Amino acid sequence: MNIGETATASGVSAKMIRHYESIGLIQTSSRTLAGYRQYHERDVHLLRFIRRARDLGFALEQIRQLLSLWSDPGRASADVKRLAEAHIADLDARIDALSEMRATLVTLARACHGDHRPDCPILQGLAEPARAP
Amino acid sequence: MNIGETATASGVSAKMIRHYESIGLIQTSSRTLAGYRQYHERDVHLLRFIRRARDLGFALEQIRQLLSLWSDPGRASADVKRLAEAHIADLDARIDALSEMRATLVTLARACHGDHRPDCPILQGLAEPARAP
DNA sequence: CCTTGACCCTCCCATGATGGGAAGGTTTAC
DNA sequence: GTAAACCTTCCCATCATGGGAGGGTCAAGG
Repeated sequence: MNIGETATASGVSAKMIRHYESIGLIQTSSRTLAGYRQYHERDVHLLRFIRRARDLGFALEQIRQLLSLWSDPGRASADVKRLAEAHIADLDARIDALSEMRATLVTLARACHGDHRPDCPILQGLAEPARAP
Repeated sequence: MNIGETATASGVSAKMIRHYESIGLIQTSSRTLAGYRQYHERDVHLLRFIRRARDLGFALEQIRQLLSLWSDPGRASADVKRLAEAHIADLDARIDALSEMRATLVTLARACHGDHRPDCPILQGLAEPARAP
């Protein structure tokens, strides 16, 4: 199985497969005489795992830990859960930060006429010190 | 006013002030004979504007447009509002994406015992195809 | 006058995850 | 035998930000 087919089957681009190999997230594959990387079904599984973890917003360093737990039959599920919960906390923080931006912006936008006149509370809000909460 | 004082007063680091100058977001400042950048109160205002827009999550290219509207006395507030609303939509998309990740992860984490045993629905969820919604 | 410390300058490099593209080799199908 | 569709490595770009090297400047105190 060449890298292109593997990419299609796993949902991870060929570029990224090579990159993951270069940073040691996946092992170096075997090669044909011509130097083509060769993959097997189990590599597709692994890449799909990575792909799904990425889709859930895990960073590659966390995925490295997840992979190590995944391949360890003696793991404690508590370790996995701890990783997941830390990531949930991280997502919460990002969601909160974005929500706060959104709320401020909505407040400003609501106050703006949005017509041909130049008066604009949005620009004023950006130009003046933020009011105390 | 040297760059360090300007940085402190505006909340934009000296590094970033130089960077904003290099990409043309702010005009090149005057210099002393020794080559030191010189700033004035109005530059601090400008940088504070940029800082606040960044805090609201605007990208530098959008801030470029905001600055151009800010400095245009003949602007229409509708143009500002359009920028703001586009950005709100962008924030919404990002919040939604993160919330979806969070929801999936919370579901998986809830099903996980989190003890010494290796069975872990989180790892299973990552290893198996996502179920249809 | 000279030193010291706190500034400032430019230039290069790094982040994280991903993609684009060049230059060149391989395989496959017609 | 040739063209298309692969593959390889290597370099560069994104976006906003910071770190640090190597070197110049300025002000205060001895």
